[in-house]
Amino acid sequence: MSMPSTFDGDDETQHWPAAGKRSIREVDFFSSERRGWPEDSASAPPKEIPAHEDHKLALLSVGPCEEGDKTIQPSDLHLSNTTMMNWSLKIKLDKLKDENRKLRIMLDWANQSYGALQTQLALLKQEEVLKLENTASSIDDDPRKSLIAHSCKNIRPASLSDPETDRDSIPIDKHEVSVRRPRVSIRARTDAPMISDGCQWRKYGQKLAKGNPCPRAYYRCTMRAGCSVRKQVQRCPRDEAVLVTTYEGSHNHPLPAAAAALATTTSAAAAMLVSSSTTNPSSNLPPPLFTDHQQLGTSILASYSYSSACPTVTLDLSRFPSWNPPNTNCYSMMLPPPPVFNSSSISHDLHDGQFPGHSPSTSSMTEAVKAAIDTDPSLTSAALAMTISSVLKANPSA
DNA sequence: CGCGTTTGACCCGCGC
DNA sequence: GCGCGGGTCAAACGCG
Repeated sequence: MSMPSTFDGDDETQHWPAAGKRSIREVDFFSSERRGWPEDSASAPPKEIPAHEDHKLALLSVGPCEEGDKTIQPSDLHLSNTTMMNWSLKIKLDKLKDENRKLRIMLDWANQSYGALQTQLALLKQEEVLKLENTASSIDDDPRKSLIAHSCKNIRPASLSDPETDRDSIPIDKHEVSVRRPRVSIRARTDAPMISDGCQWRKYGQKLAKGNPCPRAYYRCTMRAGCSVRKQVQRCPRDEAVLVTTYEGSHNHPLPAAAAALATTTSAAAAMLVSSSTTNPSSNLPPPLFTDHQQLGTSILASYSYSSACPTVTLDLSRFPSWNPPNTNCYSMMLPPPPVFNSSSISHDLHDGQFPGHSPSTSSMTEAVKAAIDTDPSLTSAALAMTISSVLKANPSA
């Protein structure tokens, strides 16, 4: 990708402030900082216009106007002078319009470049995910390699240790046991007891969680023995029409064809969330609450939350109207979109920067979101692909 | 009879 | 140390 020659070399750093300030530069069109135009720049302000004057386009003003150091009174003006002045002002206005147009072009170019970079980032993420999936599937047959891969790729919670493998496992760094594995949570409006995600699940427990009259069901993936993926299904206590499905763990088997085919869509959605959270690195604020995934032809409320030492990426699909997926489930939506950062944990934990293994910094949240996606590509692919795809199919214009 | 679900007991981490 | 609550286990049960 090449830059316009105007921005090459030092000029670029001089006239393009840090990424976080570009919008300010754009808005502050008449700022006095604009003194730094390059001499050879085609978009530089005309030299005959005093630098302080080009802001004062009070063209409709009938009061005294200044030109240089001389104040011209209305009584001094003859018709010819008025004509000359109008003509001069018109030239100035035209030049400013031209300048404005060039700046718009520059801005458009910057926006396009930014969009292209975002797309590239999403694609790179996608490739990375597929690589990790291939690596994981190639070492599944060797428990020891699998264990090593797990220790490198995932951080396993002690509570989710697989007794089948852990019995023979080599002791791993204790730090890993204390940190919880990232989760992916999906909110969907449905009457069905469970969303169809293309995988086979076996229920192994049910429990009444405190503060929620609806029981929480625990499922384990049964597509392959030893698969560590589990999911929790629970109705939202504030709106029982909303089904909250939380996935945790990574599959040790190839995904169902349908889910695998749609994995890229999911990955892209996840990558978009990551990229959206990285666009403002200097901010202390959480990433945007609302991520408009126009490239996917839809709007997905993607968010990140962090509670009980467990980072969670949430995709809120309950905003879609009339979702009727192709399978057995019947989804009927709509309600006011629920708060994304719905728990106090997001404001408390994130602002406190309490992320294990990370120093309290603004990047910890971004890193956590990345970790949630990077460490569990199969999770995001398998668990979300079917769901998101169903939405996209049912709502092509959503 | 095999498989999946139910459900009470148990384990474990965390906060006080 | 204790209590609470989330998560898991496993025996009992139901269904095809």
